[in-house]
Amino acid sequence: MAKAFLKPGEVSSRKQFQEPNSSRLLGIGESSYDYESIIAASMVARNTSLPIHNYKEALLYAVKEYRTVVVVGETGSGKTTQIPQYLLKAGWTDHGRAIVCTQPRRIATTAVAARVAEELDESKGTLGEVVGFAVRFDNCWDSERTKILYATDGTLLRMMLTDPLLLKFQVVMLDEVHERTIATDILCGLLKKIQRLRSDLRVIISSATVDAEKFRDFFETNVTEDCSSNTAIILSVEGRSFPVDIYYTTYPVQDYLQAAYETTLEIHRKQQDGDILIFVPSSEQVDHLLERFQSNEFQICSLRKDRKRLCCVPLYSGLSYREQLATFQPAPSNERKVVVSTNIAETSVTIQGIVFVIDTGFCRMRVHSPETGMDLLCIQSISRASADQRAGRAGRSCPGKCYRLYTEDCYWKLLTENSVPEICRTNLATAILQLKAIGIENVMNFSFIDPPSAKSVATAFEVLYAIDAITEDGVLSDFPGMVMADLPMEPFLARTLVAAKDFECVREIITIIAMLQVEQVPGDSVFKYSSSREHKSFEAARKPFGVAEGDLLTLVNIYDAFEASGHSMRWCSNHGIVPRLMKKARLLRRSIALSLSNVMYGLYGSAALSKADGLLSQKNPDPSSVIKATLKGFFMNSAVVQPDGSYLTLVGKRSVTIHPSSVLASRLPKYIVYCESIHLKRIYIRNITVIEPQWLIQVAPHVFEKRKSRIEEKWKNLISE
DNA sequence: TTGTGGTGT
Repeated sequence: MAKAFLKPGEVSSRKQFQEPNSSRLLGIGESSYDYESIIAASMVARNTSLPIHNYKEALLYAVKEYRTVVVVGETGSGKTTQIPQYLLKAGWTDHGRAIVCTQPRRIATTAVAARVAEELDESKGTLGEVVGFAVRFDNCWDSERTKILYATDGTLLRMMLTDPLLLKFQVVMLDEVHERTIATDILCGLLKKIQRLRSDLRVIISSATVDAEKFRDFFETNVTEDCSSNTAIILSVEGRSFPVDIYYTTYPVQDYLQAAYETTLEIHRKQQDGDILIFVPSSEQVDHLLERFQSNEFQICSLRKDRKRLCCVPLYSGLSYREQLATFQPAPSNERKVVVSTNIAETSVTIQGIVFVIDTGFCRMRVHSPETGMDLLCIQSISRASADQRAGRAGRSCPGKCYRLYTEDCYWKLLTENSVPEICRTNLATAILQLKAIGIENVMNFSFIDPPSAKSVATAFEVLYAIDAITEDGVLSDFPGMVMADLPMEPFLARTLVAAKDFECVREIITIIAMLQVEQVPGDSVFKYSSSREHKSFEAARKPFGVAEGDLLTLVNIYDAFEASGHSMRWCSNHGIVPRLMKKARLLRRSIALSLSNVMYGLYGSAALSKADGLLSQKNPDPSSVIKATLKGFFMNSAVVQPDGSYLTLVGKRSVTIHPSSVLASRLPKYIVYCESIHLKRIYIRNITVIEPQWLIQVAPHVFEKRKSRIEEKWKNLISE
């Protein structure tokens, strides 16, 4: 152990942390965005002397002379807000093409757009005119008038389905590229390809320091020794963050939660004022640590002469918006705020006033295993880049301190330099379907910054073939493949929706998809409950809606009852249902219906709207047709019950267990199909429906009639070519 | 018989 537990007033006999070798200037990626209220406050106190201003001329020169500019910028340099404005004023949009700047998250996209619209010109400051944004469900731009468009990376990728050369744009700026989201990675590869066809296009990559050379080399097309022909260049912009002293433990820590607890107490006892941010891997551990602080409240405040208390708040995505807001409110003057957070505080939100960071060195990560086709959620070591990002959270408003609950040796020898990019650890079916729809036939030859493994590409091919998206030759099918690529959902759900038309249950399937997407968010269930302790009330609330067919039709029942109540708030509260999520489901239903009218019926404008309304009103009372449509997408997830109450999947022969939250958990029907699996202590399956085994052959003869091995052989050859 | 790092179309 690094050190013994400190009793109140006791002086530690052993120094827990090594003094830092040197102060390091650490930046926080500009990814740091705030919740809207915080942004509003920061806009009032806006500092006009942003570091980027000193680089304006250099930047404009670089963009003129080089086709790709990699801008390395520390926190608060202002690159996200200023660079598009410089380009606008320098005339880069004068020939009718706009500037687009991507962000990995919706909230940052809209907030930055609002800010730039205001900064640009007060008279023209209306959002949606010169400056606009494009995120799912919220388009606020005008193709004629908008010159600066902020968009999520996923949205720009979608735009490429209709505009593969991005002819609407003169300059494409990818921001926060170091986060390596799957959409940003694919955009990099596509932009490199477009640059070969469009010499006028300019690409700006905004990245953290560590990756700059990698991105420059990726985009550089000059193969000669003559540097004057280079096409890519790095521009470094200083940051505006404060130095953060890093402390490491002297010995490896065995129990990082215990160590985090003790370190907090030590900071509270010895250090000056300033809030503390603690990074732990899971929401469960956030709650665990909070309980610890709360149960020792009295002991903690007696650590200090002024009896200052700790004000401990949790932060993770499963909390409601209201609960999250508490994190951003300043603590009373007689309290020190301690935020116990998951990874969400690393990039997604910024909390003002943090002076101390405690980093356990771990995070929870979703990893897709191509061997089993399962997702694993496992706790693993963070990367050095991640550790630096966490430390940077302490230097936002004044010099700070970061306590790493691992040794310096561990930091350098055990942590990897960068985290594994999303594209190398997730299910690739969606990404490959999109690439093919954009016109990238040979995915193995696609220029990835970090290519995914051949095995995971092969798995994605198998999956896409099984659901008819691609042919035996690996070519995207016009129908249903192209239609599925156009639908904004996972391929299995898209296949189900396409099938729903044949089974005449479009309305029910749209409802199921909307409800599944709403429930997918961790912590979001349409039934009010926040912990396992409240599970009984959850069960009781759901009981009136449950049906023997399973969870999917139960979801339809809940939604239909909500509709029948006239979307009544009172109805929701009477049934223990969260109105916010039902509203979200309602919005999603309309959006899905509209996509379907566009994609399947080729309708736009008011014709699409009335078609969508029609799709949402045609009821089909036959449950089996709904289940057959679902099976068309999810037949790979069919399973048969075992004597011990577990299930064996028919494809792949894996052992899975019905998650206790399913309405079928105690019924154990013989044959089932599930929509979701998650590998926790066991492999749990959720959103389950009872099936008749003969439906499988009816729905997927190509898989259940043993033709599969020949196809697999063919792909092996395709991929090894 | 129990629970989820964070995103996105």
